[in-house]
Amino acid sequence: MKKVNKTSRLTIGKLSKETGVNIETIRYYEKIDIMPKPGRSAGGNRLYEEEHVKRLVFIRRSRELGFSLDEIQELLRLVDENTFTCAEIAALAQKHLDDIKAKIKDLKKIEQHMKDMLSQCSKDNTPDCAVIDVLSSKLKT
Amino acid sequence: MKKVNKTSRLTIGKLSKETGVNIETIRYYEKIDIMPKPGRSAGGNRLYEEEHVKRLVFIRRSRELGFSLDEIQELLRLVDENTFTCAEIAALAQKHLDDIKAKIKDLKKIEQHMKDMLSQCSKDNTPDCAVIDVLSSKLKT
DNA sequence: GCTTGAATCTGTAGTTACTACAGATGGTAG
DNA sequence: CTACCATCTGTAGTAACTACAGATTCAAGC
Repeated sequence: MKKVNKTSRLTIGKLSKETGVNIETIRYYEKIDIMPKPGRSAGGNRLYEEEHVKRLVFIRRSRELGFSLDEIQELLRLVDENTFTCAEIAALAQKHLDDIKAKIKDLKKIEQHMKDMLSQCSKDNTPDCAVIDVLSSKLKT
Repeated sequence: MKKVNKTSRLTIGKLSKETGVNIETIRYYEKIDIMPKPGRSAGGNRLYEEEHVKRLVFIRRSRELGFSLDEIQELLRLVDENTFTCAEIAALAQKHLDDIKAKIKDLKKIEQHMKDMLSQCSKDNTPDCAVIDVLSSKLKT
């Protein structure tokens, strides 16, 4: 009779492969208490359960959406306590969206600025460059 | 006869006010060798010349355009050696512009994702939220 | 000349989210 | 039992600053 692993415990390497989160990062998340401490083997190696996989995927997805670890901690706290409302979560998400919009706006301004400067460049081999002139305030920006 | 300050030497506080760069940041730039070491008063306080003002403004403007300090160091090196060509500078600027465009693209993808999630939220007081569902992979993203 | 308070000095540590080791064990296939 | 890979802990590095603490220096007023 084969022994069945009902709760399928994973080593950190397996968890890493399963979630796409690198090993050092997983240990880092444990250290900053965003991932719960897993059980250990007799020799001291970490052994993860299905709940760890779920949580790590949640974190990875949140990171992909640009949430900071602090924001993720807050989201997880609300979920863990099971006391969240959609209004509450949506407010956090909306704030994050506003931040992203602001960043895009900033970058677009810079983009336009860079384009303007570059359009004034001859791009030839002369030691005379509109970009340098702007940065040196020889021209108004 | 009044003694005229031909070279108008500034304390770090004055330089800071003139350029809008904070005092600690000026000292930091000196430490990482992006700003040249200024002269000192008898007692040891930094005294800056007009050239320092120009260079610090150059750095500030470059930073405002999102150039990294490494990139700025490279720009300054070319300018200092006075061996740059417009083609060379324009290439650096173009690369930076490409980076910015890529960042904008990433952020727009995230923005859309966030908007999609939020549009599915009821935003009411129920403990049921589309944002959490997506992050928990209860729904496909 | 002396005092006082603001400015400046140096040096170190903290921030964010990881990554990259070094040197020591653990686990496992043959 | 022996390789050899995986994992362990702990520390340091990354980027670009910011924030102190504790000691000096400077400038103005008397």
